[in-house]
Amino acid sequence: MVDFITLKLPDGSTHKAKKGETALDVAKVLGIEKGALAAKLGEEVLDLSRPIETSGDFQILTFQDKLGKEVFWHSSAHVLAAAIKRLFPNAQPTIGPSIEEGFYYDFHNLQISNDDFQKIEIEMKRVIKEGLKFEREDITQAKAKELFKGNKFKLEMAEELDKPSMYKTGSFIDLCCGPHIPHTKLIGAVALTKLSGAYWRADAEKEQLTRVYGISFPTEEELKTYKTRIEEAERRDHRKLGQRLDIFSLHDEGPGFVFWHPNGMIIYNELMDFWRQEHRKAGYQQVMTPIILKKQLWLQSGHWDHYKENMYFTQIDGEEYAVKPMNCPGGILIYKTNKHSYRELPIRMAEVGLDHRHELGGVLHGLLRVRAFWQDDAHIYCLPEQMEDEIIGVVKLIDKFYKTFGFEYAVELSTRPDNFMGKIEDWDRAEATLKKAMDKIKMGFIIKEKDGAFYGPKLDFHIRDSLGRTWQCATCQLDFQMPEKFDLRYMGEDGTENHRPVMIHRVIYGSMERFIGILIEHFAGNLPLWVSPYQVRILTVGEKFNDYAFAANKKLFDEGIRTSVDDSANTISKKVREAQMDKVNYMIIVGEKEAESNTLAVRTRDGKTTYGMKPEEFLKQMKEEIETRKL
RNA sequence: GCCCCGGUAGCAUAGUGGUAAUGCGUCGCUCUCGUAAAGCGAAGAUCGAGGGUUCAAAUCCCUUCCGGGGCUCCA
Repeated sequence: MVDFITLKLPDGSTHKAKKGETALDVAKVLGIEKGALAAKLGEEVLDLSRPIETSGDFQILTFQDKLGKEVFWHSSAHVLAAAIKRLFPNAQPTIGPSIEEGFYYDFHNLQISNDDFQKIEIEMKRVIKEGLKFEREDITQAKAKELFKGNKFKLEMAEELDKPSMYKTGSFIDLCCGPHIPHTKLIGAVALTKLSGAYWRADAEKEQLTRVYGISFPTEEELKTYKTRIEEAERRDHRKLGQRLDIFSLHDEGPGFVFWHPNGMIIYNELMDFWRQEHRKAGYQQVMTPIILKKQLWLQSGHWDHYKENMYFTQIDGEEYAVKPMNCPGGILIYKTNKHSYRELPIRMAEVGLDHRHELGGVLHGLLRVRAFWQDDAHIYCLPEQMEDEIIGVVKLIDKFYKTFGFEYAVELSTRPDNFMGKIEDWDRAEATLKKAMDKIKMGFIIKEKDGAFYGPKLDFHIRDSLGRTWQCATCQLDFQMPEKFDLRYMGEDGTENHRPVMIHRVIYGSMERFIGILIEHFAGNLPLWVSPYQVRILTVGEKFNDYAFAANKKLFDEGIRTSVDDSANTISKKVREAQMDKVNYMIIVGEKEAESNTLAVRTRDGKTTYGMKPEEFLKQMKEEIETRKL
């Protein structure tokens, strides 16, 4: 007698299968075996060759599915390990997972450089061509230990497993729970991408491993598309554009410290003007505090104990001072200068402050990770019952800013970490308040358990850069510690000063450096008119039209437009090319036609030209585009 | 900090033991030109820094500084 099981398919229909049939059998019956990599039954992901024993939701996974990709890339990691073992028999494989885009494999005892990539890729292709099956075998722990003796990493893993399993790909055997694609030939294209150092179990105290990164696809075309995308992303790199557009530079004389050029200052100032306007409307006051403050303050704030590694120090008159890594302690001193009544709260005290943090040399990255940066900080001191409204106000402000730039962002709510300070009830209440605020304005978020700062839970806003990396920019953090440590109080309705304000730290841009870096990449240098350093450039067809060009230039300049004239001896084509590369928003070409009719030929960055435009009309259009901050 | 790669004129690169080359940019001259690179000429580099090997070092070795790609992803 044959048992049947019921499989519920993604389209809602059901399929009756014989118990013990493999996922591949089912796929064949359904006519969906093409591109099949693995199967999903309930929550479990299976090899296609594994028999199905229970009913449940059933899905055949292809490369189009996220899980399918994971299986595909993890299998590719095995191919990489197999190839490495053939070429470097002494290398010891450790782990090789799939990652967001591609896969890696960590080896001990492997010394290679990028020059070896080609050789390894060729060997991988050989493994692929052999069409080796991924064969699973459930084994005992004893057998696992026997198989992997000599590889302390695999042994350590085997030690932790009750029911080990292994996968065989030709002569390569890996301790692995799978699942895997049926055979190597499904991998149509593979490339190695990066080489890196890593530590066993991500622990710097443990063995140094060599991490080889790769990417793979079912077809060559997909690999080509991927490579094109990477190249496009590289063209957007803010470090290259920042140089070409003369926005900033970095120098050996100050690693991690940014030198802002005039064009960079234009962007910075435009962003700050917008920021000041919006903060005034949102009820903020602005303050400014010193960069260097005595050790005592940092002891009191807790930075001395918790943040010392990242701080810079100096001595003045034999006394120890620290350069501020954050603005809060300074701002708190201002709060404490006066007594406060509950009637005054909330106090929204903003400070655009220059913070220094000594980041490790290896993590510095253009404008995105620096050692000194301007933070558009603010600290809100409020009554506990005002917390929710204040959070909503902050989140709305952040949203307004990010929408202005067209950024997509993801919000993370980080909850109480293990090393938290304060009372659990306060934490629970604060976390609940954050959630409630987010729900109230119907904004989605991801919860990151135990990822909060030691002083309070927080909301982080992440923006994705052109290379797909995400960067935290805005943040909204609740803080119960600082008010305690600095004994902040306000006079309550009850006429006593036995009341602690709640403190909210928040930034919108995050850091001006990082935000401008992301802005450049996001727009590939084609900045919206209102922040653009080169708004207009007037290109002359010939020397004869210089007077007309300079007159038009003056008119625009007097109206506050950032404009210049290219009256060089170059051809018009060359001038257009230069202006395009400088990402000038509007090129105005002036020649005989324009000079005679008192009009302008206006060319946009995407190559469209409008002839015969009246100067007043152009100016009006410009002003409107600037005022509305058009994207 | 750790692993791999790199540092040559303002910028981008070539040069792997015999004292530096090319393009862009800059400056000068010619051309006055209609929408992504006109022509000719000139100036500009002790090859990141320090030390060593050698008759001879941009090139080989050591140290150091700076830059790039990574270092969260757990069979």
